[in-house]
Amino acid sequence: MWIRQVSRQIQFAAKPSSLANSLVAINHSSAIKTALINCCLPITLSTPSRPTLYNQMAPVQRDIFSMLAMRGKKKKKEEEEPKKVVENETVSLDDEEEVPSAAKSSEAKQLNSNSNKSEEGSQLKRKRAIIEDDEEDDISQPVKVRKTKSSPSSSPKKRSASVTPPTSPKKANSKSTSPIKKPITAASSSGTEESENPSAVKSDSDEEYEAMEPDDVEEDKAELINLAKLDTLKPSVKLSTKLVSGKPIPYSAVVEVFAQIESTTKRLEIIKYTSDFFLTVLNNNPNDLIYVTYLFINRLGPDYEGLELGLGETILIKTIAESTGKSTVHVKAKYRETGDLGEIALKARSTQPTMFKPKALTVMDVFKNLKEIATTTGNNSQAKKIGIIKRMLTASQGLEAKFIIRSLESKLRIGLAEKTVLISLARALVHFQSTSKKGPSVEKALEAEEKIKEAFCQVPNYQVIIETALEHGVLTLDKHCTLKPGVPLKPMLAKPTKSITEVLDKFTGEEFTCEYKYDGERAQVHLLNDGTVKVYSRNSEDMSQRYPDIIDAVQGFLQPDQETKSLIIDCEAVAWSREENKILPFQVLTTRKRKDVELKDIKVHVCLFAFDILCLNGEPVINLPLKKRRQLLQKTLKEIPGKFQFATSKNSTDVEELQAFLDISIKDSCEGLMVKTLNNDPYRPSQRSNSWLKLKKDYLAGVGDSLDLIVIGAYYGKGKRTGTYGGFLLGCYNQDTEEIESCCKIGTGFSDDVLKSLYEKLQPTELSQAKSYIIYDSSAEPDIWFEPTVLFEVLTADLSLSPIYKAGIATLGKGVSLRFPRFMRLRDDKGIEDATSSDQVVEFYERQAHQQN
DNA sequence: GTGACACTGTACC
DNA sequence: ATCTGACACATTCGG
DNA sequence: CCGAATGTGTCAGATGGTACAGTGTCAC
Repeated sequence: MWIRQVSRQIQFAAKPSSLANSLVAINHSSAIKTALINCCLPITLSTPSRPTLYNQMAPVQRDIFSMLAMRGKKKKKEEEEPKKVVENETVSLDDEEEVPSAAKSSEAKQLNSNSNKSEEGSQLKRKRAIIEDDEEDDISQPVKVRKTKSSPSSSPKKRSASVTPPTSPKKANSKSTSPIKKPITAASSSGTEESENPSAVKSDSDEEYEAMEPDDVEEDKAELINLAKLDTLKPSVKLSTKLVSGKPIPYSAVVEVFAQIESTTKRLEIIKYTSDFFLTVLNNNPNDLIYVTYLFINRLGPDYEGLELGLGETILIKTIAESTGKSTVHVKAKYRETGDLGEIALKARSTQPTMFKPKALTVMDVFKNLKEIATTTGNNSQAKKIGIIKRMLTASQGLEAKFIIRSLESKLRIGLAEKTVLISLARALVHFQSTSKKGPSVEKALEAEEKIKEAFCQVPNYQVIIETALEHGVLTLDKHCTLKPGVPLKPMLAKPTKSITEVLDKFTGEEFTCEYKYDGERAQVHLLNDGTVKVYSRNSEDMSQRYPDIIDAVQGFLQPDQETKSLIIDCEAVAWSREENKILPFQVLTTRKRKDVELKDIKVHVCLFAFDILCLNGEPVINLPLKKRRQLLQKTLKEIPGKFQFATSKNSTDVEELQAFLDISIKDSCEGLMVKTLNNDPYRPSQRSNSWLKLKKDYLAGVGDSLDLIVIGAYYGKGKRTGTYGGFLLGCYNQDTEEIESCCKIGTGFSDDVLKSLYEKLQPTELSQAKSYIIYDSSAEPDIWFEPTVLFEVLTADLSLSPIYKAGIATLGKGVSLRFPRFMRLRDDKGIEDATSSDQVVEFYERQAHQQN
C-alpha cells in the first residue's frame, strides 16, 4: 500500500525535501528516515533560495534604481505643488549634502578596515555605521533652527535649539534650504487643506534633484552611492510641526515621524528618524517620552498588566462608517481596495467639511484616550469606545486620523516595532545625557544600546526603563534594572531547524543536549520571597489566574534541604491525564478556563516540565552556562510525577541516536526536540539565539502530513497583500457524497510572485456564490468563491477536531482541520478528484491519535 | 431582569 | 504558530 | 586589494486553528 504512495510521491516531488517528507510520512522506520536525512536534506539546504529580480541587482543598480525612483516621486510633487525653489538654494543644499557624505565615507572606510579582523569588530562596524548617522543628525539639527529663523512664516522650532550640537560653517550654508520647506510647513499647520493632499506631508522631503545631476555625472560610482544614500536620509531633517519646550508634544509631530518612517523600508533610516524624534522630545518635554514611546510601539502599558483595547476590525469599520456618514458596506468595499482602514478614515475625513478648527491633539491626549478605551468595560462599553474614537477623529488634523485608526488596529505597519524603538531610545537617551559637545562617542552609544536591550529583557517595562535611565543614566541601567521574581522576563526562544544534520552542522565542536519539546504552554514560574507565586506566559502575560493549582503546589516542588526563598524557573505547562498518567494534546490544555479558576473544579490537570532556572534566592543565574543552570535546577527542585518533572533530555552527538530520541519524543506526545548548547551561552532573554534550536517533527516525522487540497475560495489581502488574495479556503473531496468539505484556510508559504500569479490564475474562476456541493460553515465564508479547479499541496503539523470545518464530519461527528497549515506548491498536475479525500483526512487524524498511546 | 446565543477580540500555539 | 522579503552585514570570488 | 556576488541573520508583517471572555441582542 505505502509503496504505491511512495511512487506517487516520487513522481511529483519537486525537490528532495518534499520527497523526503513524503517518504517519511509513509513509513516510520527510523533507518529510512535517517538515510533520507543524510542524503536528501543536505542537498536542499545547499540549494540557493529563489532570487527575485531585485535581489539580482547589484547594489549599485539598486541604489541607482531607488534614486531614480525617488526622483520620480519628487518630480511629481513639484508638479503638484509648485513652489519657489530658488536655484542657489538648491545648490547650497546640495553642498550641505556633499560635505558630510565625504567625511562619512572616509570614516566608514576606516572602520571597515579596522573591524574586519574579528567578529566583534565587524559587529562594531555595523553599529558604528548606525551611530554615525546620528552624528549627521546633529549636523542637520542646526539646519532646522536656522530654517525657522530665516523663514518666520514657518513654525518656530525650538526643537533643535536645545540640542545644539556644534555649528559649523557648512551647516550655515544649509540653512538656505528653509524656503523650500516653508510651503509644506504652512500647509500642515493650516491643517485642513493639507489633509486633502496627504502625500504632501509624507513627501515633505526634498525636491531639488536636478541640482545633484551635474555632480552625479562626474562622480564615480562610489560617490554616486553615497549621494543616493544621503539623499534618502535627508527627510529626517524636516519636521514641520512645531514643538515648544515644556509644552506637551503635539500628536501631529508623532504622526509626521510615522509618515517619514513609513516612506522608507531602510532600517537605518527608520532608526534615525525615530531616535531623532525621541531626542527632540527629551529636549522639549522629557515627561512625554514615555507616552511617545508607547505610541511608537503601540501598547498601553507593560504586557503583564493585561490592558486590551477590546476593539477590532469589525468595530472599527462600524466606527468609521458612523463617523463619516457612510455605510459599513461602503467602508468594507473601500477596505478591499485599499487594504488599510487608516487610509479610508483619512480620506473620508478630508472630504468632510470642518466647522471650526478643533484644538490640536497632544500625544498625551491620544494616549489617554487609548487607555480610556481599554479600561472602558461593561454594559454599553462598545458605544462609549466608539464615542471616544469619534471624538479623536473629529479633533484630528492632517494625517492624524490615519494613524489613530492604525493604532487602534494595533498595527502601525510602518516598518517599526519594538526592537527598533529600543535601539532608538538608547541612542536618544545617550545623546541626551552626553556631556560632551559632540555627543557621545561611538563606544558609549553602543554600550547604551546593549544596556538598554539587556535591561528591557529583564524588566520589560518601558516606563521603568525610561525613568531609571533618566534618573541614573542609560549606561548604568544594568545596575538598576535586573530581573527579580515578580517581574516576568522575556523568555529565550529557539530557532527552527530542518534536519538533524543541520543541528550537527551548527553545533560542531560544541557540547550540546536535547530536550523534549512539550506541546503545551510556556510558563515562567516565579516564587517571591513572601511566598507569593506568579505564572507568566511566553508573552509576559500574567497567567496566575489560570493556574491556581500550580501556585498552590510550588512549595511542594522545592527540595526541603535547600531553604529556597525565591526563584524563577522556565517550564512548559502540559495537560496531563491523571487516570492514564500521560500527556494530553494541546487542544485539551486550551479548554482550561482563563479566569476565576477554582482549585476544586479544575478538570484539566497540568504537569509542569521544567527546563531552566533563571533566578535563585534573588540572584540572577542567567549568566551561568546551561550545564550549571541545570544542575542548580535539579538541586533546588524535586520531581513529583504527574505534577512537576524535569524535561526529558539526552546528550548525544550521534545522528542515529538523535533520530531515535526524536522518534521517542514524538511517541511521548511531544512536538520534537529542543537542542541547546551546554557550555557556551548564558540564558539570553528574548533572543532567538543560535544556542537553542528546535527540531520540529513535522518536517521529519509521520505526522507532518502533506495534503493536496482543493481551492474553493479566497479572502482579500490586507496591507502588503492588498490587490491580491491574502488567503484561501481549502477543502477536501468526499468521494462518497462527491461533495467538497471545507478543511482549512491557508495564508502562508506563498512568495509574492506566487501570490500574484495565483490571483491571475484564479480571478477568472470567481463565482458569485458557492457551488452547491461545497460544505462549509458560515464562519469560514470566504470573500470570493471559486469554481473548484486548483489544488494546493499543503503541509501541516497536526490535525485537530474543528468547530467550523467539515472534513470527515460524517465519520467523526466533527470536521477535521489542520494545525499550522502552510502552502508548499501548486498541484497543477492533478485534478480535483485526485485531491486528498475526506477519508484520508480522517485516517490521518486517527493515526495521529493512535500514535500517542 | 435573566438566560441563551451570536459575535468579536485576544490569548495560546 | 509559519512563512517571505528587505536590509545590513559577512564572506567568498574573480580580476 | 577592490568590487561583485553570494551567503546569513534579524526584523517586520502577512497569514493559520482553537479556546475562553466579554459584550450585545433577543426572547421570555
